[in-house]
Amino acid sequence: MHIKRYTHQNRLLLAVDCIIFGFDGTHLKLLLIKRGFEPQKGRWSLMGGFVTHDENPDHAAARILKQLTGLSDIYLEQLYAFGDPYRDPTERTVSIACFSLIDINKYEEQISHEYSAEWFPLKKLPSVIFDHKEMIEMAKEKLRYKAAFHPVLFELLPDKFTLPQLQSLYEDVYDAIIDKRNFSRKILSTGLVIKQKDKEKNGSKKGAYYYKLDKRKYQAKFDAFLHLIPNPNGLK
Amino acid sequence: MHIKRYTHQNRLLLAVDCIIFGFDGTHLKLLLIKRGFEPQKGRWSLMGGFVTHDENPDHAAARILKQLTGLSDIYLEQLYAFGDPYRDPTERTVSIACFSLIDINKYEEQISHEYSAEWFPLKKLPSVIFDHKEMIEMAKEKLRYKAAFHPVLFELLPDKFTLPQLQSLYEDVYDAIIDKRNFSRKILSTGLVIKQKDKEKNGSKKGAYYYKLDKRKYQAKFDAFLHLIPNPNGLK
DNA sequence: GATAATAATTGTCAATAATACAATTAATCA
DNA sequence: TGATTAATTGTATTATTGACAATTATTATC
Repeated sequence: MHIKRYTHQNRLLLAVDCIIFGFDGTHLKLLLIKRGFEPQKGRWSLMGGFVTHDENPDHAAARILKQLTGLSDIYLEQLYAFGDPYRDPTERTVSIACFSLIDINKYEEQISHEYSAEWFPLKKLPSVIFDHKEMIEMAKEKLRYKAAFHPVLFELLPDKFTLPQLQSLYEDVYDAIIDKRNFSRKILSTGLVIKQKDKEKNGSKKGAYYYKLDKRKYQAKFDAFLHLIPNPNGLK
Repeated sequence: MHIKRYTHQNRLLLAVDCIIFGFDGTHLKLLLIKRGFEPQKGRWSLMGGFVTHDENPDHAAARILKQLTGLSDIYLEQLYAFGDPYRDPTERTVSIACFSLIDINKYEEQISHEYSAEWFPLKKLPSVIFDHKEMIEMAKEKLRYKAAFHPVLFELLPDKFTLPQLQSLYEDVYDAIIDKRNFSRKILSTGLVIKQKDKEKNGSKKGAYYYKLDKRKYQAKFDAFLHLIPNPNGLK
């Protein structure tokens, strides 16, 4: 006899929720949506959705991200499966929190309007549904952890960026002031960025040279340990 | 009208599979069981089980670990949710791989016999069912990553251990030869270990002093970056 | 009881990386 | 032309890492 199903087991809903980070040049932000259905309709929420029968959780997260932002090939990473029995009062739902980093300039505002999506600075987040606050906290921590050793923050920047912009990003992520000289030395020593001939002229009178990410080296060095932030926890 | 369930959504089975590491003094090992039910009955497998209606995935993993080893308060960490639609041919099942580290001397052999469990050195693993090979590979990588910065490998050792034992463990995990002098300097400088008055006398004529983990400092420093292995990827 | 054998313990020096700190430069505006 | 603003660049000090070998404690052997 061939067994077709596991009997006497509990089936449940599996969802993914996306913690979507963006950087506006000054502050790290999170993209939240206004929930369009019950329960908790009208409250702020992470963008999420259910895992369907023909996709794995990573695919589901990518699909949902595309739904909201119009973007494909986004940096996406599984964070943690949240599954307290009553986290969603409607029905038992386990949700895999995924964190993603996007270039805030590229996403399609049009689409995100349909979801009443808004960017919130991390320090001014509204109250969110269910255990989404916990998910966000974990994602922040993970980002700080990851960015200390891997050049993942470049995912948040446009194709062309300046060193002061990059530094602002690091300073905002770590809530710290970083020495300009030491920072640029460290970044340049990674060999990850290529200096451009043109300058960005809005921020200052002198203007700052643009840089581009060397995508070849980025791929190659992503998993190496760059020690971009020597002691992330010691900072304040 | 109050909505009681999410309609038109696909419900599925959620499982956890445990990658259980142990250290026998020489080699890092994995605890596998002989699968007791169809499909793939009789083949080697990670210890796993379904997440029940009244527990979250972490609880499920702890429960399953206790089932097999008799141990509570084990180091456990979610790794990744494996969810390709046909990974289990019987029925759609998403499985959260969890990795755990236990003191190989403490687990209860009695209980594990019921599951026909056996310890396998990482380099001599048998073929395993489904995507368990992939889970194991990811767990190995995660362990190497984590242990490079956090003193997590102590979870694998008995209460009393010697520096040469500790070094063997690191050498096996990183498949590398580490300089004794530099290693002990680094370990002692963390302040995590307390020298005992007695010696272990089996391994050598001179005998090696026992050390114990300073659990207070271990708790406090676990999340700090200790740089125990300066450049884990550069090793060979 | 002296000697050989085994593995643990300990120290130094050179190279590298991290940190602290300030003067110069390029462009704009008054 | 001079003042202002922010970008760019350099050096000295300290801490950490990495390479390398001699000494010590004990047991086994002659």
